[in-house]
Amino acid sequence: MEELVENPDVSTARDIIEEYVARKYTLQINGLCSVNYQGRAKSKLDRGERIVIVKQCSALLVHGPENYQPKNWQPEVDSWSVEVDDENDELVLEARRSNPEELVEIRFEEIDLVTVNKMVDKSELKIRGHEVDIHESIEDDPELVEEGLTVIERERETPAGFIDVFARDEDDNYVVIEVKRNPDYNTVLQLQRYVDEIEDEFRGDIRGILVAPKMTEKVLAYLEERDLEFVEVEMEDVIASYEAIDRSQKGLSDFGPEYET
Amino acid sequence: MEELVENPDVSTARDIIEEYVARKYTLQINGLCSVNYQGRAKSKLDRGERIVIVKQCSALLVHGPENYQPKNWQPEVDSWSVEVDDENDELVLEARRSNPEELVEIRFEEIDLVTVNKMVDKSELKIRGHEVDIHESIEDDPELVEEGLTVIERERETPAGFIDVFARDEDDNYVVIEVKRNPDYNTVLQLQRYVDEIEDEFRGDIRGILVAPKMTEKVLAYLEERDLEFVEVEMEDVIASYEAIDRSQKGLSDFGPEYET
DNA sequence: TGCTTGAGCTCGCGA
DNA sequence: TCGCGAGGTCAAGCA
Repeated sequence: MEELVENPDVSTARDIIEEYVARKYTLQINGLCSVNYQGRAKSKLDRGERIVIVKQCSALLVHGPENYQPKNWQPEVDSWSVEVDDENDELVLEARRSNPEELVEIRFEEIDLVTVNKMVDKSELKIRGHEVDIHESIEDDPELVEEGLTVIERERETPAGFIDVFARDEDDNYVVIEVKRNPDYNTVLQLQRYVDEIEDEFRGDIRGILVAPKMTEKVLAYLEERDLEFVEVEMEDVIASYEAIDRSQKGLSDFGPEYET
Repeated sequence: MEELVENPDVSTARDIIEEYVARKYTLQINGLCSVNYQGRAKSKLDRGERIVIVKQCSALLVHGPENYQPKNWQPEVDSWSVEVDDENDELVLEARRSNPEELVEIRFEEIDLVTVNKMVDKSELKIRGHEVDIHESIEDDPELVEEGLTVIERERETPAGFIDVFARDEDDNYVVIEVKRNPDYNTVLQLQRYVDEIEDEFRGDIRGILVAPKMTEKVLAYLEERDLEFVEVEMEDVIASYEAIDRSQKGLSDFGPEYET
């Protein structure tokens, strides 16, 4: 840890922050501050105790004691300004960016703690359960959707867009499959458009199946009104299928059994 | 600040975290850790230096040195577990929640800093520039959209949903106004449905206007294909209008001139 | 509690 | 650089 200073006065804090901000260090500043933001919108946050974090990629976070999300932030800061407002004995930290043109101004009245840290984290987050993982699981194991299903093509292009999975069922009917983690009315309309396109192309009735890990009553009704079908996939099955692929491909999964709970 | 301990051993850290977690304190833990998540999806994050924050509402954040967003998180934690894994000399922090059923497990190999803090922040974020602010600005000053416009009704109910603003233009034509901060194709279809409804109701041609602070070429073309119109509003005008309302209502705006930059 | 919708959405991918 | 879609979206409002 490069620096750890408790209760610095504003000019000491200024020197530390000035030295390390915009230089690939992680700063944490605990203190009493107010925050103004102007850009795509405009916000004002009166004084309160907050945790301010400046990350090594120049992301800025202002967290209050409550809530998951920060009170104010700046995902990418282009230019910093660290000044002491002598009149009010305040430390003023400004984070600007262009595109969009935005400014976050933080005024510290008191600072409890400043830490500066060169953090090393080379690990990448490995995550499974995205929509594309469902696609691949279906391609690898079509019975996740239905017995006797054969995948013809993935990402098949039509004038209405790309069909997630194009398949045939055991009676040789064409099947259009749309995969969504969070299906809504729009998903239904999208699937409808794909089915219409394929019916035009093949001149016959085509089945349309929405595959998702969850579904609401209303969207289901909307779907069935259009003679489209719903198949629920368990996310666990998708992940299990995916891990099987991983193991067969690499010999060892990133999500091996040691991770089971 | 209740506690500030540098480089504690795992059992010291365990005692501190155990004492304050789930008790409306804000904890910050800097250290070398790995994180597993399982729930709606499944993720694995190998060892790296991270900042872990537990907020007073029991939100959990795991931040790496890069990126605006946390590597792992839990917006609301129902139950905590703080254990020492003697075999590996690791501190294991588990955060569970139900609905959805999810678990974040953090394993600390080294801990650089633990702070515990009872943070006080009674200030609410005052923010302007939401979609509803655009509605209200138009109601207060219809000329933001068009000269001679008169607002008839806000949030007018139709079978297709609520119309943001229903108005008449200077030639006494009815005008349906749909407001969106980030308009897309869907917005156009929505506006189309409203216009269709109103045309049924009033048996005549009705103008439909999409009001937004920005627009893309494709959505604009899609809009004009349907004989619908687009009016760009400057977010600054909306905010200025809103501040005028504030001042007239309260005598003093939360976003007064002292905040202008 | 579930459902719907907006967000200073953010982020990544592709053109 | 812009546009488009997904997100462990989150969070607020309403039924």
